[in-house]
Amino acid sequence: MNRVTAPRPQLPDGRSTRWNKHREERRLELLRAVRHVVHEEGPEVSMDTIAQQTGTSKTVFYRYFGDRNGLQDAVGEWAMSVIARKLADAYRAPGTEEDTAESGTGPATTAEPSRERLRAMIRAYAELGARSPAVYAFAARSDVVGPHQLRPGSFYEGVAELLLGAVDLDGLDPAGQRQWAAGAMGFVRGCMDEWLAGRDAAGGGTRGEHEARQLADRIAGWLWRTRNVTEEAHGPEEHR
Amino acid sequence: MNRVTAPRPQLPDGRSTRWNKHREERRLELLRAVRHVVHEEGPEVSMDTIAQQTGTSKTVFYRYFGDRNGLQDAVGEWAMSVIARKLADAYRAPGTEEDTAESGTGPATTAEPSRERLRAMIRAYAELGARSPAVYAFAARSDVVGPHQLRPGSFYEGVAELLLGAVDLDGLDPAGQRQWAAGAMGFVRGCMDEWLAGRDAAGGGTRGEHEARQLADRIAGWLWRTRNVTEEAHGPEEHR
DNA sequence: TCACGATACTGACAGTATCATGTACTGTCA
DNA sequence: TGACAGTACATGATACTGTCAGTATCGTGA
Repeated sequence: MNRVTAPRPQLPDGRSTRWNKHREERRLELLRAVRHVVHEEGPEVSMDTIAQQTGTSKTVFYRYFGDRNGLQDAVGEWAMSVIARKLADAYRAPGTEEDTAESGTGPATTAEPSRERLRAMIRAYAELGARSPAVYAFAARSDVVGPHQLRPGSFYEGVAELLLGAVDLDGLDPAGQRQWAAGAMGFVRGCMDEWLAGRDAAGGGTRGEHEARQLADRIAGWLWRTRNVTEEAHGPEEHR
Repeated sequence: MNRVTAPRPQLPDGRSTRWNKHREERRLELLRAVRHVVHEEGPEVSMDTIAQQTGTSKTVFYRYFGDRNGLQDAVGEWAMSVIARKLADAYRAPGTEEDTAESGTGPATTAEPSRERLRAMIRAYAELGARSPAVYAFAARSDVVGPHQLRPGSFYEGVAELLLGAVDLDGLDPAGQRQWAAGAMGFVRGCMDEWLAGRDAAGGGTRGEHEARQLADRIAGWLWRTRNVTEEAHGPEEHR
């Protein structure tokens, strides 16, 4: 309908607008560079070091990201986009993952797309962490504390939201759904951190990625069991 | 015969040892004061403010705790001790919790002490967070990052270890047990953070504690389901 | 008119060094 | 036995260093 630009009183100055696409490109470029630097230097790099290693100056980063937290959040959004992409794949092809290897045994009902998506997400998450612990830590580490509480970093919140959308949690009130998502996110986080902390002696690289996958599947299995029963329905016949 | 004090080359100098008990008392006193200040000022108080509000000077804290992290860890250990105490109660009296209300009905085997302990721990944890989010955040927030990875703070590690001891996880390899504990800890953490972040409008205080209890029970229920099946044994009879 | 890059600055904060003070203990000498 | 000098340690205060996030300013260039 209204594709007119009329309601905008001052028409955009070409001297201003010409930067718009450039800005976007530049931003991505910076982000890429930051990821590289963080990967090399660890998640605690100072802004000065980032600027220096990038070959540019600190002001640029502050102009583009406002804040150190803004930068971390930006990297976090990138990470989320990676996860979201894999998730989208899982939406598209419910049981086509290459390595399931047990798909032949059970009945067709085992395919459970929701479960498949949960697993895909956690796999993506774990691969991310395995590939570059530093970048993962950098992105995840924007745990700004408010005046009194400790807010989860926006990365975690974002992933939790993805989770909320991906796994179907019918039979749970909305608050419960949010809690479950946050908890599941925390579970994954906890496992990842423990796993990352525990592999100093072990060689990283490809072998790490395989292990990450196993870890992810295990986590997904655990979390899946969590879900799918309504609430207090486990009843007395649980044992034998 | 030999009432000589000879065997001790240098007998402990009273001028040194006389401080030992004083130091301990003082440490506890400082810790108490810190908890109070943190409760008032939030988890991000500067060391200067802590010293000032405590009526003493910064150097004292550095002498006693070495580090800001040391201080946070100390508060964390205090918090852990609170949890551990409740856990010990649960060990002692398996089904004697005041509100279970179903203890009379079933056979003794329904009491599942492991599950009871899990619940007791999570309740203690949640109560802690509900009572003073700031102190909780302060204690939990000692997330030192190593050179590259992000280690979970020692508070979380400690609670995970408690969890590992409290819940029986037979049928899981040791690595898996550690992962599960870390994950469960993370689950609780995630839920707590979400819950704390989401109650700005809601009044705190006693009502908060009741809600905290409900939350804890819910979490315990979820986590319990996670456990107790060996690995891939969830099988077909899961439903009805 | 806007982005860019550089330099230099501010302010906050963790952590340290130093000093003067107080006090219970120890060994020695009267 | 008691007084006294000296010791070992905690205390609190002040002032310092170093690091780092964030800002202000300037000249350049399209």
